[in-house]
Amino acid sequence: MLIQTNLRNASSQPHPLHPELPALLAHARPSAVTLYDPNAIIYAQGDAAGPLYLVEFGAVRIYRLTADGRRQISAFHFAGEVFGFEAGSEHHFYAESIDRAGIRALRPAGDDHLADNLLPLALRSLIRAQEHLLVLGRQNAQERMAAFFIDLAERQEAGRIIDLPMQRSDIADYLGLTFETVSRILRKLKDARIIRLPSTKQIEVLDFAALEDLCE
Amino acid sequence: MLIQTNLRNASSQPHPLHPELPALLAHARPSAVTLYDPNAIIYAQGDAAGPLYLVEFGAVRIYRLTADGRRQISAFHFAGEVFGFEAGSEHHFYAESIDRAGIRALRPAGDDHLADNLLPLALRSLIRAQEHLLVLGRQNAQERMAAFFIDLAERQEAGRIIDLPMQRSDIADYLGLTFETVSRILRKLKDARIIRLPSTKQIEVLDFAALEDLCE
DNA sequence: CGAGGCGTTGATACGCGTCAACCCAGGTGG
DNA sequence: CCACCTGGGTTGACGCGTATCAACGCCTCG
Repeated sequence: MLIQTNLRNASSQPHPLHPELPALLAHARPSAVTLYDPNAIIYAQGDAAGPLYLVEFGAVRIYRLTADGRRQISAFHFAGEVFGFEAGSEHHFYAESIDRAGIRALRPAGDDHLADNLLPLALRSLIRAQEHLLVLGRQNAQERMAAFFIDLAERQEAGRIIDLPMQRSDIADYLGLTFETVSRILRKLKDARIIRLPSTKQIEVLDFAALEDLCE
Repeated sequence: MLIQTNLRNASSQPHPLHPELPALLAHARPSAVTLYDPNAIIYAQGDAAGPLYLVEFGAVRIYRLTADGRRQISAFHFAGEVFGFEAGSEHHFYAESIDRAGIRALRPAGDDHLADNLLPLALRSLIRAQEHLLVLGRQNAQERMAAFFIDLAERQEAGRIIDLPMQRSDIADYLGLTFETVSRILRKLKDARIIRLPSTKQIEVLDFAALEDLCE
């Protein structure tokens, strides 16, 4: 269920973590924000690749499936972030909303300078993916969770409280674990007084230094 | 030990797997090929990022280290491939030659159109990295090895014989395994008559279909 | 001939996956 | 307003796959 709106919030004000956004928007055709219900498909693997997507609010997961149904989430995207890069004419991944999300499609304007502003964004995604390879290839469950929280804390610019809009199985599929293991590590970090769990959708970091030590 | 030469082989003839190379070279300043001995450092993490690098011949590994010395190889690069993309001013990874390798530095020519040709390359690297995330996050040792061989076979355009210029520990650090496990899986695939091992640096694929089944 | 690096193979340990039971919150309907 | 149901989350018992540790073989090079 999609609803078109004219909201202009996240994109209208420059954001410290996303300096190239204004330039990007300047070279994109104006377009409305599309509202997605939780767990709505934004595009599917095999779909024709078209516009890029800017998250105005909410959260998105990007993932692939193996033939037998195992899922790997390659990235989460939050407000101010752009996703939907493709190398060919088809999407290689699925994109779904996690919670209620507002997303603006970015299509090149006539001047065709959109690509100039894309490269830095694509490169940041590349570095992100490559760093995540280290996590998946060489870190244990506890280190993966710690690295995940540190990453979220930086991107949310939050204080001690980190929002977890996604459910446990999403975290598991992002970190290459099972949701049971995610739950157990949360308990372990809580018992070690490194975090608190005010609710299932939030964690409070009590000891940032310990968290950073954990991811090496 | 570096030696400058004027070789112009891989880059002078168009390559089916690397269609954008000629355009790329047209917008780069002419530069000689640098010869690297095996295991030579091309750039290190923290080095200032500068040119891109085109592999003329030989093989290169790109990797990161954790604080306690664990290594994750994020990519191998062979003749005709370009590496060295960075998002900021510093390299986030190490690049080393594996065998004796010839590498050409690509620096933008005056016309400044190099960036136009970079985006497709960067996007291909991104897709590659994201697909590797699925391997590291969700596949077991045997599936990882099978996926690795399929990937190499495609990139080498070889027949049944695949070259493995890198040593066992490199394969292990690329696939998130130990070199003992790599060795054991090789033996298992050999016992299953899926591959042969004519030498430690080559495998012969006897049953491609079986190999493809293995990686799902 | 000896030394050292790489690769293979075996024995054992352990981290995480699997399977199962249970809890809890939110939603629905009587 | 309460009973029930359902889906997400937690916890426990157990097993498997891969890491770890160790021994040994082979090849190259001094």
